[in-house]
Amino acid sequence: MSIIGSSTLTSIDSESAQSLDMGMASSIAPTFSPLYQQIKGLLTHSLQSGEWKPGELIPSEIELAARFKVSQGTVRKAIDELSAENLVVRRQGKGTFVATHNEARSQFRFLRLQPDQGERSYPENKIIEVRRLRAPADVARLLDLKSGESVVFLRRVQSFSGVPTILEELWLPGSIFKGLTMERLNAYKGPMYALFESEFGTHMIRASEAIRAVCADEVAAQLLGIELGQPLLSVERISFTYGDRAVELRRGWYLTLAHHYRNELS
Amino acid sequence: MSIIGSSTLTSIDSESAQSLDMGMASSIAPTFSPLYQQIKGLLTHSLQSGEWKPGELIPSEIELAARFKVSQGTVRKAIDELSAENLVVRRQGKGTFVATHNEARSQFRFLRLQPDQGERSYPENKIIEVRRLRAPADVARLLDLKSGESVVFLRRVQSFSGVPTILEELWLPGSIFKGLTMERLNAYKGPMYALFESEFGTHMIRASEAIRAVCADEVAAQLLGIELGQPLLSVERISFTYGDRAVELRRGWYLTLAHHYRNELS
DNA sequence: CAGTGGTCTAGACCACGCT
DNA sequence: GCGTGGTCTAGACCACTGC
Repeated sequence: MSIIGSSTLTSIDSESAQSLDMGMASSIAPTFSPLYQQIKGLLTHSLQSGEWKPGELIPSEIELAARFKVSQGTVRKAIDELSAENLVVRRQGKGTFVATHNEARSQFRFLRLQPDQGERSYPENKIIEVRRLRAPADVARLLDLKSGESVVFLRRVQSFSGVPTILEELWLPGSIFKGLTMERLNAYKGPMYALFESEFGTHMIRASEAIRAVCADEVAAQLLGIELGQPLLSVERISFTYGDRAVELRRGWYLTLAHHYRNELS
Repeated sequence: MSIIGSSTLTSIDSESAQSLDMGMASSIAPTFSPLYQQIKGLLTHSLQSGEWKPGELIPSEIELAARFKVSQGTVRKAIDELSAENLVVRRQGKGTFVATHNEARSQFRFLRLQPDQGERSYPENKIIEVRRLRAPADVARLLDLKSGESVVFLRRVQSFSGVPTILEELWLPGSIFKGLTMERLNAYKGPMYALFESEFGTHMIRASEAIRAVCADEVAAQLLGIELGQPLLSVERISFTYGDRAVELRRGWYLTLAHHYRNELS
């Protein structure tokens, strides 16, 4: 059964359309999907469209249940999944909020490098370079752009306790990140994703990384203050916003003499 | 309400040592925990004790509900969490099974290295060395052993399409891995964790890795067929079985010329 | 106090896998 | 056909938050 335009819950109807996943009436496969998945899709759509912004309170389970004409339990299951995917945050007694990077809780979600000894801390941030370029072929492909489209290129160095440790190059779609200047970036403390979210309305929800060991080239050696050829952790990341849309390509080189990349396998 | 002492319930497992978790009648700090969490604890205990072994079918939700005198929904929520933690696998129409490493599904759960291009495949495995030693201090500390206790030391090389790519050294508690010989290891195809589970009754449920970039030392260079000083991905892993007991220390050196370590951040 | 999410129940029906 | 897990409902009460 579909929640779209249907009030009665028929049972024989296994041929129901779910018209939200791809947006319009793509139709081809009936592809039955449970009610709570359809609800989840509607909620995701509201997040994606900006109807509810990061940090905001979304309607209560009871209200959503009334709005969609389903039971509270069904809405609950939909929200449970969104919560498991870090799209929303539940707070007992208060409500359910749209996830945001402007929180202590998520400070380290996308920063996996940590000191071998001692407490985790957030590194100082120094922007080296900001430029607008035409997307090289490889960047365009990874960001789903046409080759030659406008992109923002950004280079920065991050330091722990004054020791340069991370060199990063970022490529961002120019159409989204208009007016990104070195001043705005250097003025910002904390995760860059928080800035992207606040200033450019782009909330990152997940990322995929490819990690390798490489030798420091001249640029890296100079900026990190090490010798040419020293081993560095190469981390290539593609980040996605709502709807699995790639909106950032990031290439990092991590100095792992006193730090390591921590990964929990489960 | 607590399921402990609520009634006679069940029979054999009244020994279920979980009673330390809460004290109903005991005044000050009851430390209330939800029913489904208590159920989850009991189920985990059955897994840990070996009452249900990897690959086996556990009792149905209805039977467990009757046994614990709770509703099916409560058992369901407990099992949902175990399923999310990969301790059990649900199969509609068949039942719920104890998770096992002897499955195609979990082949790559603990093998994050994959080719830059082409399909993932499982590497060939060559055991170089197996020895029984007394645990060095650092190993003992990480495995929660006393310094000098018996450990099994193991060195192997894994190759993709004939190209040596992974060098690994493993440290295992001698008390658990008795009779681990090079023959048994070389005879085994597939993940080592499947062998550990089948032959030694030790099922790994999670692991924690620290990743760095290092230079190849003489041993690594020789075994991987590369030059001294070439960059390698250093991966130090501690693996845990039920009850968060550390039972493996693994140090790996990965050649990342045609492969990369893949990590999904979410 | 009212409103929120969190837990628990009982019962119904569905989709699936097997026999 | 039967038993399994999967979905959905309606209603109850609890725990937490803030007014």
